[in-house]
Amino acid sequence: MATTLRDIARKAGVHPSTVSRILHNNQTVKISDATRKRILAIAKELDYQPNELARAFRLRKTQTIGLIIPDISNSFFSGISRSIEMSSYNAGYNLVVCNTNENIEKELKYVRNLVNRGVDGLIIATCQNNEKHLLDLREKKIPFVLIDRYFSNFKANAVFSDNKSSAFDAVKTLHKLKHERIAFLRGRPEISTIQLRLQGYLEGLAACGIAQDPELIAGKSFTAEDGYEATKMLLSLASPPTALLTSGNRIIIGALKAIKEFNIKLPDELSIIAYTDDLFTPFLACPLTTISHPLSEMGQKAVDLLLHEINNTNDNATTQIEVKTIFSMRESICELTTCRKTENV
Amino acid sequence: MATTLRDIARKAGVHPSTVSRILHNNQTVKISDATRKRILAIAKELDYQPNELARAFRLRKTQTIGLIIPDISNSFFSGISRSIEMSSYNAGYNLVVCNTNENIEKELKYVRNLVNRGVDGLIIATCQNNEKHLLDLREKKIPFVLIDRYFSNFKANAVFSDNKSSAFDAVKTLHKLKHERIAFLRGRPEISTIQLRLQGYLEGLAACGIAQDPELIAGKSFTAEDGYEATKMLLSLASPPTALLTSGNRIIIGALKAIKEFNIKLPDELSIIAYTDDLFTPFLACPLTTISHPLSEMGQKAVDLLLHEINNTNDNATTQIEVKTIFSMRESICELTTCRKTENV
DNA sequence: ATTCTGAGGGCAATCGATTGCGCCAATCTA
DNA sequence: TAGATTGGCGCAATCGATTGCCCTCAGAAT
Repeated sequence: MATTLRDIARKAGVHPSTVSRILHNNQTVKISDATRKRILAIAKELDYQPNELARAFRLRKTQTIGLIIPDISNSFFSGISRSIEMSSYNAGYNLVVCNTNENIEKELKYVRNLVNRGVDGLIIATCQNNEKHLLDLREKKIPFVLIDRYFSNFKANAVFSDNKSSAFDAVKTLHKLKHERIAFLRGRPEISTIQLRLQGYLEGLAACGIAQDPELIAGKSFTAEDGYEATKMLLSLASPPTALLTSGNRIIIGALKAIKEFNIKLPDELSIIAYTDDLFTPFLACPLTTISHPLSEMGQKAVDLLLHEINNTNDNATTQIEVKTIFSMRESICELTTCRKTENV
Repeated sequence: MATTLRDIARKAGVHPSTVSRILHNNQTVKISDATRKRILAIAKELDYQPNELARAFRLRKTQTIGLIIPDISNSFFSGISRSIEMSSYNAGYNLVVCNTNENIEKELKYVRNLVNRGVDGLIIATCQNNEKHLLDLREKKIPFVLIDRYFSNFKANAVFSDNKSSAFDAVKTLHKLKHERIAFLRGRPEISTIQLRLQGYLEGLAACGIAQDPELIAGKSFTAEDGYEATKMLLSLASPPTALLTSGNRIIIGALKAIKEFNIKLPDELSIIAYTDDLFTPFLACPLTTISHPLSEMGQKAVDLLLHEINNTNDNATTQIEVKTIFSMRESICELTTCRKTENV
């Protein structure tokens, strides 16, 4: 059995409360220096390790943060998680990681589970559809921060990126290169991130005087398979797109597979701007022009926000932080006329 | 405040113990069906959620697994973590994820921390150097499973891959293509995984009648930077390697950067076999011939082992599971003579 | 009529740490 | 010198759930 406060107290001939006060440097009650030193010595001798479970139970504070994300194996989330874990660790918190696989039922279960386990706060990349659980958290006064995705009809602490303007800029960039048939491979339409990118995309088209074409908006999930299927569909259109904006680390992988199968040359026959955070992009057959995220900044800011709320429970203000995506120009986009020429060679 | 057993008991006019027995279907004491139904109804009405913290404290069982890995943002570990989390969830366990950044001090701290928090078991990708903490775990009878890395002088539950034979085979494959100057970009030498791969590499050379050249064994950490520096060094040798075996998802990224800078053509001027689990490898400028891991299988088996030990605390046997890596032939290796010819064009 | 049995459920200790309150003795103040 | 203060520490309740043991009462057995 591990040493407890009682063991130390017994050995020292004092009361456990005294030991507790000494070990946690509680100043509300005075303890003589002699006793203090004696207790500390005994604690060290017995290699006392506080039972954090008992503490947590008593104090109603677990020093634990719950992280709910769709998929830790997606480099966007694993990058953010890494940063969140580091920041949490530095602040003395542990991190419980939960994958929802974009399944709202699982998300709800996880939230309840984590609440029952008494996490001090939650960071959530919600799969949307439903914000009841968040209202519930608020009612229970359990701090939480949304990351990447949020609800427009529901103000909460949140960290996300400049989805709309980055998509808008991407379209403009492509239009400057003379592209007009620009497809958007979006991912899950329910996600706020995606809706904003779609908005940026549409407004971009409008700003460039390009008519919308619903056929060019494709995809319904974030999987590589969906990216693959959607790209095949796009490339099979009577009038296929000359440029592609893809949204999601896995989607572009599926898209590349389809492009390879169709034997389409990048960027000559198709320009691509991809939202992705994978590190391999510079070394691809056609190095991708990408929009990536400041993952470590996002994670850190999320933890900062959460800790602030944990430590200032009375402060009901919410903060929304928008971080800037990083546009990396590489070789996967080129001017349309050039492309056509190449095509004719 | 959340509803407690007491609340239900009070409302039903019974003792909390009765409620507890009903809710957890404890059969050691008989409860009338009428009471049972009444209590269940009240529990539902009050939306009773057990305080898992209190349960954990009382039962000395947290339904939590600790996962200690070097870096969740490395796709090898994020893939395994994903699988571990899913298996844990299915078994009713939560997962606390900890990144050590290959720092043994941090690993020690984390182990102690998780033990103090009462995790039911641990899965550890140790950064090696030291196994004292594992002996300590064993003494405290806390179940744990090593993953990817283990200690040869210390039998424990472990899941790892066929490092030695895969490296051996890689060398043979390269030798069949007439390569004799085969470099090994290893990563952290302390890691058992690396030592085994090195052994396989050396035995492969021996089997092929190739003399060892210490110059061709490079690298000292798993970072992209180290991969970059080590590759530059290799490429600057008086007699540079004609083939490269890289070990680690990040290392190959650095290597590719160096190769690009040196303007070396793959595979003509350099053949590469890379240990990597990244999904982009098929789409690279030169699609990489890779050795990858069955991540999901590894995670699942680790959890299975751990749960077995958790549920059979008296069973002191340990199990070592070796999984097979996946060799994917792509375009980054070619016959040396061909290469030389290409070089002369 | 008395004893026995088992169904049904209450009692209270326990897990380990924390903390408001109270107590005693020594020292200080007036 | 009596009263006040304070340093130093103990007491016991508490957090919520669990569980071994005990109690009661009705019906069965003798």
